[in-house]
Amino acid sequence: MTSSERYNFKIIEKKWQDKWKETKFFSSKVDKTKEKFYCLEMFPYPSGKIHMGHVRNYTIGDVLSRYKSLKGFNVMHPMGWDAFGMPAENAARENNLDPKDWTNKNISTMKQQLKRLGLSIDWDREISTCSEDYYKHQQLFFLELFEKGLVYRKENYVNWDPIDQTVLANEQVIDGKGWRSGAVVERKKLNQWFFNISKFSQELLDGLSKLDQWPNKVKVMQKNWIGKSFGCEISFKTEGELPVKEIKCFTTRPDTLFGFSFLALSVDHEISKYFSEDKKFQDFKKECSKTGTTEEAIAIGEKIGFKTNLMAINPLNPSEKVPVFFANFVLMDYGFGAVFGCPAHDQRDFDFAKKYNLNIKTVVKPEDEDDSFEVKDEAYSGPGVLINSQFLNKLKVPEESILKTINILEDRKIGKKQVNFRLKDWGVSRQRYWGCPIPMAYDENGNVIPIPKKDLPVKLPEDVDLNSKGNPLDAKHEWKNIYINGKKYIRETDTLDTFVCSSWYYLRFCSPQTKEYGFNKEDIDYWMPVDQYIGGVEHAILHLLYSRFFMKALGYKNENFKFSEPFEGLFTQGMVCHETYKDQNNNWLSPDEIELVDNQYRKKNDPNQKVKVGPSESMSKSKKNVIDPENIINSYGADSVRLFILSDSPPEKDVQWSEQGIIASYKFLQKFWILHNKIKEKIKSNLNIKDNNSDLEKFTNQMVDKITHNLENFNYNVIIANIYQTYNFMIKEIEKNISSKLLEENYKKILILISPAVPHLSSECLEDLGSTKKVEWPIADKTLIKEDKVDYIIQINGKKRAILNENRDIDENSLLNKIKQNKLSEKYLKNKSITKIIFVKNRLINLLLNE
RNA sequence: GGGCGAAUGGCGGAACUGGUAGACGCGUUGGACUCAAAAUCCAAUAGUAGCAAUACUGUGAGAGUUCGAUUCUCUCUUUGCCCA
Repeated sequence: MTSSERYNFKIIEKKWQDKWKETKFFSSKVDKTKEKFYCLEMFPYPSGKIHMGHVRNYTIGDVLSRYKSLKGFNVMHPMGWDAFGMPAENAARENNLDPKDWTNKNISTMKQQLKRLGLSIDWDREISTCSEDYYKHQQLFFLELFEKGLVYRKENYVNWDPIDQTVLANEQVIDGKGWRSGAVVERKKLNQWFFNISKFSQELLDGLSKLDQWPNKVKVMQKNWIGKSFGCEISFKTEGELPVKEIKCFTTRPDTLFGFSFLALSVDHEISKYFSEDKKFQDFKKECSKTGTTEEAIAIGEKIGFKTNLMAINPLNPSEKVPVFFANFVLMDYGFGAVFGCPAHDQRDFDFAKKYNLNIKTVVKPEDEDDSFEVKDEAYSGPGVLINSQFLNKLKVPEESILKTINILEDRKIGKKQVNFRLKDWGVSRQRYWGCPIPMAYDENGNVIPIPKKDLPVKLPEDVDLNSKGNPLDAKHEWKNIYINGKKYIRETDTLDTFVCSSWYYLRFCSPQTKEYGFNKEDIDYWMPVDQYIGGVEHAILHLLYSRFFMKALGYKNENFKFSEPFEGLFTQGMVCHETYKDQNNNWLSPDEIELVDNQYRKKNDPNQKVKVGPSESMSKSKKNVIDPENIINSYGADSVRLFILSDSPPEKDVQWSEQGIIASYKFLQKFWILHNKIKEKIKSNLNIKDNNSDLEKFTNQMVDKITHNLENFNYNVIIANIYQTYNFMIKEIEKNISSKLLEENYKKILILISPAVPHLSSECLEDLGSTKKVEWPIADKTLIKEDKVDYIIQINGKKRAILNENRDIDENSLLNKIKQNKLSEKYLKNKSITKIIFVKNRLINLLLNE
């Protein structure tokens, strides 16, 4: 390309992408002589095309990978596909396709799109979770965990969609209805496979404190999710016609025991067996199943109860007897499926007591109230002091009250201190086709056996009828019915939650081709843990917690596995947003359906139709505020997109997509190319002058220092500002006489500095200068960074009055003399005496005057 | 309701461990080039007063610590996210 031509990104970007591919520029190998850096971004679901969120995520990771690699690290930067999941099954059903074909077509489209972004990905390590090569190892892990007792089967309540005949995850239940069918979701009992994640509750909690390169926000979310609470197990004696003498409850608020006014049981509590013949109870139970299982559904939903004729005795006050209810807000998997109700200090209990006319006794008062304080319209759950509680009175809530009460209950052998975790075991069964088959089978009596390891993988059958009700695998009889050792069995037809696939994929990247096992010990010992993981904060809990669990599960009873945390560093990037538009009838409009006429957005082809501009929101198809990266890359090129997506906001915050912004980035690259050609000409001119105190050298070193610092701290938006500053400096600097050698040396450093952000342009410019040797990240010469002159801030009585440019390292008295010689003194110091001087070396002097 | 953040020009944002607030970009305004427009280039751009030098005000509001606070402490307001 000659200098007169415009920068043609179409040719140049293709040229470099081809070159990187041919030379396997980004392929990574174990090399124990070099320090490794494993950079990983959350792998995408192959939904069809990449979106701006991907562009941002992968650009951030790419900048980091390229930088680390220039710094001399042995970088692994792989990419793969989270390829199992519902959308494929739905799309396949709607279009009469095979989910596999649909998925693989999307993968190849998206792979091409990612390549066009110029990402430094080692494509030799590509994996796809829906391929047998991947999921066969997952099935083996499943069997290993089963052998170690970390996998079990139990009956559990699930959100059941009665129309789609399938289980829904909590997030698929919207306003109590199935997200796809719109049917009212029911609670249904189903036999499900579980991973015993709660076994590691304490470890998962403790591990958080060591993750010092994780955002605090995510750690707090995980901590709350694990939800460790101290409480007390209390046995209540009961009286009544049933053969029940005692009911165990778990509570975190034993201190409110004197406010006890009812005892509530889950409908699945063992006592319910005495009501199996009771028609009214069965009706009640059915009614309860209409409430979902999420904590929120229970909190919002109406509280209903079924009164038994049992009475429970308050262990601290045996003369007090209260009724026992079954209630819909008590779940069997919390505590013992039984809670004691203290209406005055728990809103849920309060609502229930109001409805059934139960006693509401106040036992906690806020600090500033007197003992006659009474709870009236709502429960009081804040801090305060215990009242109406006999020997517990005056204890401070909660600091003293809870532990003291537990001690008393333990002394009297009524209760026992207990730790409870909110984290529940992970249900991994899904009644769907497009997932990893669970390698288990049942004999005719329903006894479980694992599929023999030699028979793995259990392959997903092809040509299934996706339109059958429920799980298509259930209807696939020739697949389902099998013989093991001559005996007849039926396969498990549930498949694994796709979160299982993403819980160990980072290990697979270390040994993507290893046949015999999911990974190779030598490989993971070198590459793991992931040094930097980058993705959206929406995975703060589930995916990141499951992955942490998986590491602990693999290491459990296994001395060969030494890792306990998968991701050393975590970075969560913000979303890409865009303004939203609506026409006069409140229909969403996409950005290319509108145009700007006289400062007013109007609908295209309908100039009378004014467009209402809404707030900027994260891009979503439903709001039509989506910008397709492919179109943008076609019009402006990958480097422009990268430059813009990095420039406008700090990476951890949301960024607003803007048409003007991307155009500005594009223009900048054009300008830079012109600058490059000017510099090249100047270098060629072979000007040989003595130039030993050059501004250029100083500036370059300052920039090396700044950009390195900003890269290390994820201040990627500031790096772009630094690049602009560099341009602004260079375009003026080259008007001066500079020795060609000095210019070449420094300009090459600058090109390396900008390369993580705009790799194609930078590579082209370097090559254009005839640079052939391997480039390395420059190191700032600290002695050159320092300016000889420093701007000193002159403050009088704390107010800035002037700036003096004087020699570096000047002492207090010399600076004071300079001030006295300056006209400043005439104005501010005349007839006044200095009472105090504050002098900060190389920064400022503050003179306090006697007024 | 609880937890964790955030608040800086017209807009997105910068400011190292308390030390020049507004880097850099967008937008806007003026100018150059052009028959004209686009593109490009140059200049200005926190507010108020002033021809100007300059002065005063200014980082959500109010207090505090300090010679000095966008930065630290407390109270409040608004807002975002997560949990309920």
